[in-house]
Amino acid sequence: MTRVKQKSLANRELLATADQLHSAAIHLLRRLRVRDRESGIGPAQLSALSVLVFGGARSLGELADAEQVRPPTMSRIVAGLARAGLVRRRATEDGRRVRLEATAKGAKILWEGRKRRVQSLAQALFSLSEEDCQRLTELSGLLQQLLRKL
Amino acid sequence: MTRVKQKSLANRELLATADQLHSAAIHLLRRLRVRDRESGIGPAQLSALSVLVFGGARSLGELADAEQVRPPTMSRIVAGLARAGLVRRRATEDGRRVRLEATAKGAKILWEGRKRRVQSLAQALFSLSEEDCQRLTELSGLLQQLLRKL
DNA sequence: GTCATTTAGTTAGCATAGCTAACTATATTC
DNA sequence: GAATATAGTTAGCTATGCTAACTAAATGAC
Repeated sequence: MTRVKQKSLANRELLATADQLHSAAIHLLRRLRVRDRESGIGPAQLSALSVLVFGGARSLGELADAEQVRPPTMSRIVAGLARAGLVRRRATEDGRRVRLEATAKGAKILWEGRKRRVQSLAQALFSLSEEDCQRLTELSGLLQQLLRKL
Repeated sequence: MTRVKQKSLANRELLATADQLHSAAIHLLRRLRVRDRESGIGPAQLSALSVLVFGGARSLGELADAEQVRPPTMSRIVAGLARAGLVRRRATEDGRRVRLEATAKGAKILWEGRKRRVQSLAQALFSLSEEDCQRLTELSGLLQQLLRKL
């Protein structure tokens, strides 16, 4: 019971933190989105491509799950990527499934786009104090942990 | 010169941190987006409405700037919000400008949606250790600082 | 073995959101 | 008062999200 009371006291702060993280995530991506336009490829395509490049080849359904999107949506995203020559469809033993893999061109485009985005961010990081910067580096791993719980 | 050399050495780590933050932001929002659908209002409308509710009334152009979106895009977003009775257009002394303000209904919907999203996040935070939780709070403060530089 | 069911993807059709170009209406300037 | 500048809107394109309905392949019941 004490436990419950403690938690309920901490709750207010938790909500504030959650709110702050949420807002930070929104604004972070909104600023970076600008750089993405330079790649000439839409955000959903870019994100799906990044799963294939960094996470390796997989089926359409798996990709849809990874991107938290319905199969028809992913089907069209992949169609666009394939049309642009950034992704290849390969047959598997299971005739229903397709194996999606990034092409060399796809990987190249993704790396370039990622570099642009991350450079903007790194530049901002750079302007922080040495101390804050280190702290941010240490703490950014925590976000990954949080995501696994979500 | 030494300074430059030091920075260049730290650069690799900065890029990794930036990359991690970027990826975390994407996935965080993607998970939370699911909860947003319950509000029955699109993400762009929700976000614009939040500026008006939390940031106060302003013109369409200012709202477009805040949302990093072109005026025609914001014009349509606002049209949708107005149609749903969540936002009101008011005339100003300058006949060209409109003053946009959230209605009571708009504020209510926004609070409910925000609560849902933030609750999901807070729930995940809750399952972390007390210590990590505090670190995350610290992190979110640092992120606010970072955003101001971006 | 064949027929029903399940599973993987696609197609069709609708809504939201992003853009540029072109328009309207009001202010400002000379 | 006419030219220019500024604020929004309208029109029309693309990209992305969804559900419903379809095709094709695998699995299972018998």
